[in-house]
Amino acid sequence: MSLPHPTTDQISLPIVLAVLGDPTRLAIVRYLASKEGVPLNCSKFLDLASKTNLSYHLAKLREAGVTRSEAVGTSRLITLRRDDLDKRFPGLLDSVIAAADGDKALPAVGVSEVEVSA
Amino acid sequence: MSLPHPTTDQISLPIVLAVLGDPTRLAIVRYLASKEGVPLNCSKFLDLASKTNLSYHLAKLREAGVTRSEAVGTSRLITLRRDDLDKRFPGLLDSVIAAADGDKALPAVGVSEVEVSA
DNA sequence: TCCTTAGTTCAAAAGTTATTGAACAATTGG
DNA sequence: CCAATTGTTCAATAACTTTTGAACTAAGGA
Repeated sequence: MSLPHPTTDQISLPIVLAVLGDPTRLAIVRYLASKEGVPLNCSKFLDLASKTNLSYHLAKLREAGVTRSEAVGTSRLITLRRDDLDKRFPGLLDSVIAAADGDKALPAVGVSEVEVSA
Repeated sequence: MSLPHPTTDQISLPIVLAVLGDPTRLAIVRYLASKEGVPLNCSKFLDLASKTNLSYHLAKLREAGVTRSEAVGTSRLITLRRDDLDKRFPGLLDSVIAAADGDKALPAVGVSEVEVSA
């Protein structure tokens, strides 16, 4: 349960592109980007895939260097590795997210929102 | 032998990303981008894959809307659909190509160059 | 016409990725 | 301690993707 992440310079372009080429993973990344800075746990993505399947896709994102997963209690807190991606591939993440937002064939990002604020 | 191409607005982001996520296809696109405006025939890519395999990868690129293939005599002239890609996904192609150029793990673009000028 | 060149198609094999359910940890609240 | 919550792992299967060689088509030149 070591949750290995590649270092910044180990991040590979073809792997990142292939990983983002899956609609489920692209949706996860878009959602993370829309909540930037807020670490999310896996349950936020349960409308995108089954629990088991999510585990698989989140591992792919982590192994590709797109996300970071931190174990906190019984949860995994997931964040976008924006700094690392921007350093390694300037502009790439932004143009992918903008492209996704502009692609009418993709479902709108931002799942059902209920913030616990009390 | 109709060589179908998607229209600009049929180009799908996940499909483009998945198609560019293959190292052989990424190399083809980089080479096309380095020769922008010059239509190339398939033989230019024979150092990247076998003839049959190239046919497969070039079809994938065409079907995704990344390239255009025109039949001219016994050749196919291949061009990058830069205008369409830029229109549909602004900045994406440029950041992918820049990212590829900056990825030391990828082979340098630009295969053996001998221009027939006489 | 015959030959070469350029590329495609087909079917098979190999390899990879995605999806599933059942069983398993680990943490936390009662 | 017990139960619930959160997520992982495993093995199986399904579904794709890539690669290959042999056979093919189509155009162009001698």
